[in-house]
Amino acid sequence: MARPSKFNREEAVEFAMNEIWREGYEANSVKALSEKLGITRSSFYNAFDSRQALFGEVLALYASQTPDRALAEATPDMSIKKLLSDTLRMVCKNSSDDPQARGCLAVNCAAELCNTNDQLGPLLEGALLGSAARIETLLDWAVASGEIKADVNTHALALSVQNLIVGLTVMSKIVRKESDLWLVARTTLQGLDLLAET
Amino acid sequence: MARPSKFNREEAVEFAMNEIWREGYEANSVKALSEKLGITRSSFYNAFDSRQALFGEVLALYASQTPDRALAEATPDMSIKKLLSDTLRMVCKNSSDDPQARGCLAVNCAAELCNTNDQLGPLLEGALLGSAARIETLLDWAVASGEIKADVNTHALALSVQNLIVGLTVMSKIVRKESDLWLVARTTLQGLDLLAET
DNA sequence: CCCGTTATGTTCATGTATGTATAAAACACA
DNA sequence: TGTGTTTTATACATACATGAACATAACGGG
Repeated sequence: MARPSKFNREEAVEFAMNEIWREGYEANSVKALSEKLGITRSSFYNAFDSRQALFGEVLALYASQTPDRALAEATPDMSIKKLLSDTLRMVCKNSSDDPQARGCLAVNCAAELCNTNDQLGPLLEGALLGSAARIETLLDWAVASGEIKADVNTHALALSVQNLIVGLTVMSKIVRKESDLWLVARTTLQGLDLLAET
Repeated sequence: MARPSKFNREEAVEFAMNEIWREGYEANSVKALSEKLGITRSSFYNAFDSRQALFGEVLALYASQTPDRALAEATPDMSIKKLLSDTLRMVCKNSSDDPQARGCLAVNCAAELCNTNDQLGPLLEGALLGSAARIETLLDWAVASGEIKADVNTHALALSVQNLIVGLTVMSKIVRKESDLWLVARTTLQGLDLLAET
């Protein structure tokens, strides 16, 4: 019963994700998004309570398909070096494969919103800090399994890897060759003694 | 002759720099900037031909006082490792000293504008690529002087250092402790064999 | 002391942005 | 075929944003 929606909500979230990914959060007003989606603002507000609420869904969708999702799904028995190397290689590949050179949605929006948006700033902050914490856990597993020497500072290493990823996603906007991006990742990982030869 | 300006142009550029640094480019409309400066839009347009033109001045001012200005002023006889280490330490210190956690104006705006602004995107792109090229020159000097082994790939190393800097400026928005930032810089530099003990 | 010059103030036109309020439309079921 | 429910459409109010046009104000030299 009731009138059917003329647009697909899931597709709309995905579309919004891509637009926000490319142009940022503030550039995508409700009016702009609605027009791009071919719906009225009425329908927008009806489907999503607010622009911030939509962003929450966008971020969740993005997180579910980003290359470092693999880090969240890892288990203690895996080779952590290989996992990190493979993930970084994928980050390089995905970034350079994007003809729009959008970098990472989360990093973009963190840079944009951390200082200005009281709601979304902390949300993005938490996402990036959570990623670093996750990497530290992985490295601790690697120490426990003997893959990494016991005397390394996994906190320092984890932050360095997170920094490498964040840097790469920004650099990918101006360094367009996958080989150059991978050169950065490979060189830095090797320096951190985290590179696994394939 | 002629009516004197009621505001100081230089101070206005510096003020605009700080506002753009904090909130980004698009968030600072001509109206917003004019009101913050206490002048009318008339005066704004009179003093600065356009918002983009003002941004050009802002970027130049920023570049003149950013810590990696030291890299641009270096000479071939200096210790490059020490120069890089000191510069990175300064990046960490400055970033964590900023109570507003604004990161780097150029990186912020590159992330914001590279994909959307046909004028300023390339400008910022050039600034970051120029920095990487500059670092490569420094590393080539270091190879020539024997400070760095001749078999290293200075291109890979330069991009990695640039990536480290870019990453740090973004990470500094969410990692607020100078010790953690320096841990990242120190760990990564050491891995690249570019750390100079002080 | 008038006048050219430049800064500033004011107004106009046009478009964007947000949120709400109210009306109309489209469906399913009784 | 109503009738309730939900989506969609229209309209309204308020504020922001840009850029140009025109008028006014303040200065110093002739």
